[in-house]
Amino acid sequence: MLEQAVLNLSSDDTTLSRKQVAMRERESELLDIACGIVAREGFAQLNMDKVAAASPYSKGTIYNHFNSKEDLFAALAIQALGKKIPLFKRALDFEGTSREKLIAMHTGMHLFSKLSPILAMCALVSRTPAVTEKSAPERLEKLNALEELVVSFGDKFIELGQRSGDLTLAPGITSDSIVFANWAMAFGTSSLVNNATQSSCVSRQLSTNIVLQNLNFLLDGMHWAPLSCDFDYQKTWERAEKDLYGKEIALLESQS
Amino acid sequence: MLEQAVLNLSSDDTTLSRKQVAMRERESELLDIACGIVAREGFAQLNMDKVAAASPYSKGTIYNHFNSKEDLFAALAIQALGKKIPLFKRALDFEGTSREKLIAMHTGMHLFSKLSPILAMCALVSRTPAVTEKSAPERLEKLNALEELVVSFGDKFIELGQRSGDLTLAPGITSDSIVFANWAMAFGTSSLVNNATQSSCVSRQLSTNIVLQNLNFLLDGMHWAPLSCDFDYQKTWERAEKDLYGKEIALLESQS
DNA sequence: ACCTGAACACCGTTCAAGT
DNA sequence: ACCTGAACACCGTTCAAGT
Repeated sequence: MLEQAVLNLSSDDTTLSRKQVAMRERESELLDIACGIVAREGFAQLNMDKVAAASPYSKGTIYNHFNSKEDLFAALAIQALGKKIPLFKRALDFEGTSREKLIAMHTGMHLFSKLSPILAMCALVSRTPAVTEKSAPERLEKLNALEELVVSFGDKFIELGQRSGDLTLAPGITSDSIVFANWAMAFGTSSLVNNATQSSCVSRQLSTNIVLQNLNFLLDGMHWAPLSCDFDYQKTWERAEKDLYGKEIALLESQS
Repeated sequence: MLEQAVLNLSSDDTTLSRKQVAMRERESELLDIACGIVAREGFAQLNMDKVAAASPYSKGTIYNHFNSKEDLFAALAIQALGKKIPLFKRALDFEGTSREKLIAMHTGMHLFSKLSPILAMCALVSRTPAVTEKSAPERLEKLNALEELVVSFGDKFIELGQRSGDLTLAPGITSDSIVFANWAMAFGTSSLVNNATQSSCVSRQLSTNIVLQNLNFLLDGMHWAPLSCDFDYQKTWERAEKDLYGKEIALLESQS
């Protein structure tokens, strides 16, 4: 219910006026246009004129949706999260141990950042002062609400781990600690893999599954059983790609 | 020697023309001015006019130093790294095991981000597409060279770990993997602690040493002895604050 | 050779007029 | 009530003139 409210996917869409629905559709249309411009010309080349010109609407209407350029970035970050969450959820039903489910979730996130690199980048950029200082407070609230939702999903993986006995929280460690550590590792790995490719310690490892490697360090450190020395999580990763995200993989391959 | 070249701290400063020295001094003067504006008004309020107005120089001269606003951010990131590296180095001589030295280094990084939050933020912002797309290639090269230097220091901690027998690299794990995992974790933790404070899983833990906690997960996962269950690394952290970074701590406390 | 600041250009943002 | 796009304003960037 929280989720429905946050995602605005509730079935009482019918109670929304036609205008509100149209508004939302147009917003996502504009976001797609913005993404296209970034894809073709880069982040630095995105501006509101181009968005307006590439859309059937005028500048004024654009500003009816986003009260600044930064607000547009925050909206893109929200769209990114909205697309990530369903991938996230799928991993809960992945066949395997609790740790395998969690790894499958990270597989999904990684796939997302390969499938929608621009949206994924927006999620990172939205945690940047220029954006947080200038986008609409309501927008940031929504972004935070969505992130809370992601955290609450993270909690579910941890519950599964605890219930199955695969994970025991050491004294002083809370569910929040575990979620945050996963988030921080995923965020850091993703930021650096995307924006620090010139660094030797990144480029020399491009062939290895760097995300899984970092994740295994982390989960081993949490004593989340089975440990990576006793289990082939690379297989889990590949299985998740095939079983959970086959459609997304096919899309990726059709693009290249 | 690599380091001297990169940091431009070589003793043949005397061979540099007076002009070059003046240029470098003025650049750091301008960077300090920019930091001051950000501190007082925020990132979004920084512009080149204000930098010029707050300095004894004209806009044209500012553009003699930085060929775009983004280039100025990259320069700030370089300044940040230049200030971090000495803190980094100090940790190599910290009294304790190899893991304690590494933790002490993270203590230093964390202190730096508390002592110079704006510079630390610039280091994060510099890994953002707007900046990488628009700053001068030579500037980015220098940034990368400095980061290589940091990586090479990271390697030294790992060498110490291996030589002492505290750390054994599992098959398929390289020194780069370990450095990258540390970097990613530090980067992610720092980004989120600074820019996602509204999130419940961050805010609920503000009282705990979240950086050390994440680091302990990671290092335990690497089997870097002694493990956190056998050793009180919070004490190490506090000892590093006192013994290695006492001066910086004093500065912090005098500010608040 | 370098510095200056007026001028320019781009683009974010607004708003009076239109529908 | 909402859309439009011309107008405005801010600010990044340049360059002719000055020293």
